[in-house]
Amino acid sequence: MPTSSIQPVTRNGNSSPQRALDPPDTKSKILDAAEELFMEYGFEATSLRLITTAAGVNLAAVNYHFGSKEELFQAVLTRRLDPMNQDRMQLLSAYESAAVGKPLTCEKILAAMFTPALKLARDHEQGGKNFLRLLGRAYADPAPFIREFLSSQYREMIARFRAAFSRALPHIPREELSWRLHFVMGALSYTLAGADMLKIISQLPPEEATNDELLLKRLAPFLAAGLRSPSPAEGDTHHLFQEA
Amino acid sequence: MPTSSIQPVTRNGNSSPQRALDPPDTKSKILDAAEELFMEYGFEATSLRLITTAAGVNLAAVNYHFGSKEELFQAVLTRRLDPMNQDRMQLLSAYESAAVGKPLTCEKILAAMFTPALKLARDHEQGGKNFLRLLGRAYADPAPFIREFLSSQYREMIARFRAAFSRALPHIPREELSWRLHFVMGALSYTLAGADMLKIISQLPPEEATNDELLLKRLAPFLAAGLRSPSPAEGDTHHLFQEA
DNA sequence: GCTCATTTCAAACGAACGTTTGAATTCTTT
DNA sequence: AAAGAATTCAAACGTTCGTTTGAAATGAGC
Repeated sequence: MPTSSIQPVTRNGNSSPQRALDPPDTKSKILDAAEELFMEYGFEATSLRLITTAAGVNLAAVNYHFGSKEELFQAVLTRRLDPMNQDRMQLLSAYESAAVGKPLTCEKILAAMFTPALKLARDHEQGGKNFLRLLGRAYADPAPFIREFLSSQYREMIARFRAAFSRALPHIPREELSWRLHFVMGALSYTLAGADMLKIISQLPPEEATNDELLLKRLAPFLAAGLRSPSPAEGDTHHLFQEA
Repeated sequence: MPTSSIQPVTRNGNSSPQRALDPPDTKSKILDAAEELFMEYGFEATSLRLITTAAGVNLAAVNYHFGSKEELFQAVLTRRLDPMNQDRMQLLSAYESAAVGKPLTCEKILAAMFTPALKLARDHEQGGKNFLRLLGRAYADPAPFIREFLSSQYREMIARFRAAFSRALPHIPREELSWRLHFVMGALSYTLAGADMLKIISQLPPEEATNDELLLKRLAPFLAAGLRSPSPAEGDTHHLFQEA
């Protein structure tokens, strides 16, 4: 029995793409089932017994392969989030190289943020969409270990994109840009997370409401317009809230 | 002992404003403690023992006064959400009356949405802010009973505001407007919920990051610009996502 | 085929959960 | 002061939770 600090090594490095006809190993079966169930019910409401039963593995396998429920959750997030954020930064770098020193447009920067998410939604037919919804919900989860994990996973990517937006929008003060970047992340995560709430609010036909690609194509122009809007420091908006 | 369907009646109607020096009754003490703890840890991770200990009441008091943990959570939300949405709709009606048939500006409509939330954040010094954060997190909670409750609470208000935006933005197709309204709700709820995530992303000084009022004053112009932006049906944006 | 590490398994652990109970206490009404 | 309803209380209910255990099964290396 391994100690909690020593992770057992599987025979095939299962963080790399799955080999041709290899039957999925226990670790992958757990990750797949956990991804779907965490997405469906949230972290606290999803029991290890539910996960292991769905995965067709023994209950003790989670603690053996991942150490604890929290570490399993982090493994579920890392598996797809880390490559996606790497893709985002590489895509941003490619756009910046192609622009040869000229600042990028907001749409281009947003495309660098959204395209890897869309690729994820397309590539893994079912798992990808599940993961995006899980990710969106994790943003709003109050559990400290989730928030700390996400902030560490996102810190580098956020810094890169903040710098890009800063060059694209030189007239926006640094502080105002931080707010707007936060709004962008909020609208994106909420949009990815809230497929069912979306149906309620927008009352759209379901086949439209579940189309993530179409959704993000509508979100990007919306956010770009907000990012480009004149800084409220110039145009005073106090009258909006002090009259009523 | 009352059955679960019969709610006991307190001696003072505690849904109305508290009388002068009345000591807070058990029901209110539970609601206050639950509001803060649900906000801090979420619904699943907050135990009734934690709530009743913080409130200084007996464990069984929750089931006696509210019936169950779920009904307590709904009571926490209803206590402030229902009046807030009523305020929103009344404010929108007042603006529409003052405009004598002319469509309102987006800023005006957004002011009708945000002002009652700001009033809530100011009035009840501590409880108001806690509630707004709790509300923002409830939007993203996967629990079915929470989502159904929120959608029923919001349906009427959303319909009223959709109609107002539709008059303000006649050139935006009905379906596109539904998306944008969803983005507005997403950015708003995420903004209200994510005070701590905000500090991480924006790296602002804490005394700024926790100022809800300043936050919403920056959010409204951002969203108004997005709402007013030309419909993507007119300007094709396919090139943004098909090249990479 | 033997050895030893790795993985799987059924079973149990102690703790914490939401809820219920029935007696004690408090409040209201007469 | 008596009576009855409303509320509070300590204690326990049965269930489920994440985790641990130690033996059984499976794998690889010699």
